[in-house]
Amino acid sequence: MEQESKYNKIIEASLVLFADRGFDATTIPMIAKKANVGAGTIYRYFDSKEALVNVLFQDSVRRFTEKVKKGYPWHQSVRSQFHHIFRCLYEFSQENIHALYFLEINKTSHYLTETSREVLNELLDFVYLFFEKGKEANMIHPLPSHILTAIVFGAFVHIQKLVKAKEIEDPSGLMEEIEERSWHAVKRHN
Amino acid sequence: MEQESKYNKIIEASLVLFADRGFDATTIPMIAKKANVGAGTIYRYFDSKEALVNVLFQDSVRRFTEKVKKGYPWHQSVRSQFHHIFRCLYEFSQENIHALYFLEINKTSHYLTETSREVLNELLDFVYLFFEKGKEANMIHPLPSHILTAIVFGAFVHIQKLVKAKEIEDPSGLMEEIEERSWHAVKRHN
Amino acid sequence: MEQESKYNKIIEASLVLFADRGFDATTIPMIAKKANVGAGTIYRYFDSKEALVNVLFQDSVRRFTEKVKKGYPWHQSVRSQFHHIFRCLYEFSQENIHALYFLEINKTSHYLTETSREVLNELLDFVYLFFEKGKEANMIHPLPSHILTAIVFGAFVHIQKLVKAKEIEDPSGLMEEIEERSWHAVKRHN
Amino acid sequence: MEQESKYNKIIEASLVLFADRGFDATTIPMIAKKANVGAGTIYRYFDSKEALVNVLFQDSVRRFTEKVKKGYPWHQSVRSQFHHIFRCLYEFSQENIHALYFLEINKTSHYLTETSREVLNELLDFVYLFFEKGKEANMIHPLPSHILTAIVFGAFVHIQKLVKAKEIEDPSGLMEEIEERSWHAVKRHN
DNA sequence: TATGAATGAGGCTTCATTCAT
DNA sequence: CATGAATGAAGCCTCATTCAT
Repeated sequence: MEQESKYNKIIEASLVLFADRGFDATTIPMIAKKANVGAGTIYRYFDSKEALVNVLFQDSVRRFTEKVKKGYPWHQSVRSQFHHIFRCLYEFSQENIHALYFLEINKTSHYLTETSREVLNELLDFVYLFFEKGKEANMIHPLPSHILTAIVFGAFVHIQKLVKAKEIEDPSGLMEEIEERSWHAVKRHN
Repeated sequence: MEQESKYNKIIEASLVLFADRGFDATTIPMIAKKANVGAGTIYRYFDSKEALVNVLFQDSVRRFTEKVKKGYPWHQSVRSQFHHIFRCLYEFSQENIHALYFLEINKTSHYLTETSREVLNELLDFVYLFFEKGKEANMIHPLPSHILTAIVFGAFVHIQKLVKAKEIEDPSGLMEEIEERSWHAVKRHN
Repeated sequence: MEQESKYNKIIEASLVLFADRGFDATTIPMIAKKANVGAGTIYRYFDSKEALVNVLFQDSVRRFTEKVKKGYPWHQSVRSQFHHIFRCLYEFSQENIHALYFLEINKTSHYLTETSREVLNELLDFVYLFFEKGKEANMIHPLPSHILTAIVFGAFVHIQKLVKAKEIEDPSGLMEEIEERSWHAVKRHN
Repeated sequence: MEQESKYNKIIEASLVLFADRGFDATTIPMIAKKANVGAGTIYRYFDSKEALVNVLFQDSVRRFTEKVKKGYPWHQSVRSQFHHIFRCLYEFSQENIHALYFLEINKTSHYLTETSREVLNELLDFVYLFFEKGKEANMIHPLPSHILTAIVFGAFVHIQKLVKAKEIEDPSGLMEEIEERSWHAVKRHN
């Protein structure tokens, strides 16, 4: 009968709500209603609201991490590697624009568990490594990798937030240009 | 005795708390305790928690808007104007790192009033105007101004968020470089 | 395969749990888990949690009543009859220490049905009768039979509660002495 | 206006309810309603339902302990000392029949804190000491003091429970006789 | 003006019970 | 027969807000 499992309905509903309103402004009854399940049902799948948000967070971050690592052009140019990362960012945001919210969440969010922080670190470490190598190759501007990462991710996520809020139209057609802007921000200008 | 007015103590306490924990995770008793006032006192100055956060938001945004408009180098180069805006952003974040939180808040935050949105728009319109003129002068890359603004603000705010979370050390000494990175992101590379 | 009927497994599991934690702190999922049956299965045998506890109560009390009535030494001395009753109390507590819980339950427990109260009354009436006759025979102290019953049962059940809680060691070896103490409490001391 | 403090109203209402229904069957809304206060008010005075029941428990037990220790006839006969203890038990039950419930609570009740257990132990130790000395003086039957205590307290509390449940009429006029029965239960019959 | 005690709506969570398989 | 997924009523507790002092 039901095409979709209750689990998935809960995941999807809460993803949208957490992304739209944040953790604290999203209530279990809201999620239950949007997912078309009883409030109690949520607790058959997740120990608590906090556990739910952490599952969502880790799933999102892990999915993105895998996406970036898979098919990473280890032996191509720094620019190609940057393109790969940026492309993944974009594709990820297209596949699930709500999950992007979780890439923006601060590691110190009061509801994230230690495991969640570690999962995020694994992603960030990968990106830091890209920047480190890029700097060694004199292709990337010599700023701390944390900052370079913040510039690229901060800009991208901010744009997508506006898209989701419908304050700007879908910039898909401009993505190559946006990537180029980001590249200019971090590349080394002789 | 008391050097500081109750009003100011409330403003300051709530600024810190909202910035640290967000609107929904900040409670009136928390604010009252941090401000060393009774919970009821807050309601002598603000109609509601929502009213308080909107006052804070509007104050912050207006202060920033004024800062940008005052001393704006209308007749200098696009690069100089960009420097002015970026400098204001930095100085504003230094004067009150907590208020920066409000520049990042999405216009669609569930607790912002119409007035708050308008106040934010006034700021954004000014920045948009800068980008529009810059594009006319062929100094700025021809992307929609919303997006250019998102790139610069998104990157900057993301960096400052990490600073506040103590995930990166104070990048004050690197601010000129960071400005240059942002400029490279939006300038026209012919 | 299964040696024991589901019904019995439910009965035994709930007996232990109700005795250990009381009615209100015992949940159906707990019982299901301890009995190794599905939660729904419990409802195939009992209409409700309340029905279950009442079956348990009535079973326990009836078993005890039968035990006392069977082999009751109608034509022997009052002391012998007291011995019989006390012996039954002890044996009953040994056979199933958990069921003793139900002898202690107040008739006014909020979950007992009218039938349960009647079943308990049948037991109490029998004991009252013993005391009435004992008083007629000038062997029992002239206090209301309710009170005499309360003294003997109250003392015994309290001891067994401590045993179950492991606050005192098994007093089986002392049972004759304890019986003698109880007898001294109710006998007529000319 | 209000003759009685909210605190006292909560204490009294919960005392009655816990005594009547037990901890688990007593709800915070029930207490609030009986005490004529808002549910939230209870949490201004007590951290949790568990904290409330422990305050009640400790207060009751301490009050009883003090009552027994105050005016204890250290230099009189064992019988006089027993009379004092029993008298205290009776007077305590008269002053607050509901509090008696807490003397009956098992030390292993799932909601009692360590402190509560210690407070109860202090009372029990005192009573044990009485029995120990009584046995040394050959006035008390040589059974473990825990058991002797259980006999006296078990019997008395069981009687009072029936009184409260209105299953037997007030036995105040019979208290001397009941005391004598208890004494006979524990005295040494050479 | 300032307070904080009081409140009840509403949040998170549990659990007795039902029902489709 | 047996199960356990599903549910919503209800329990504990928090907190924005009010109001008597």
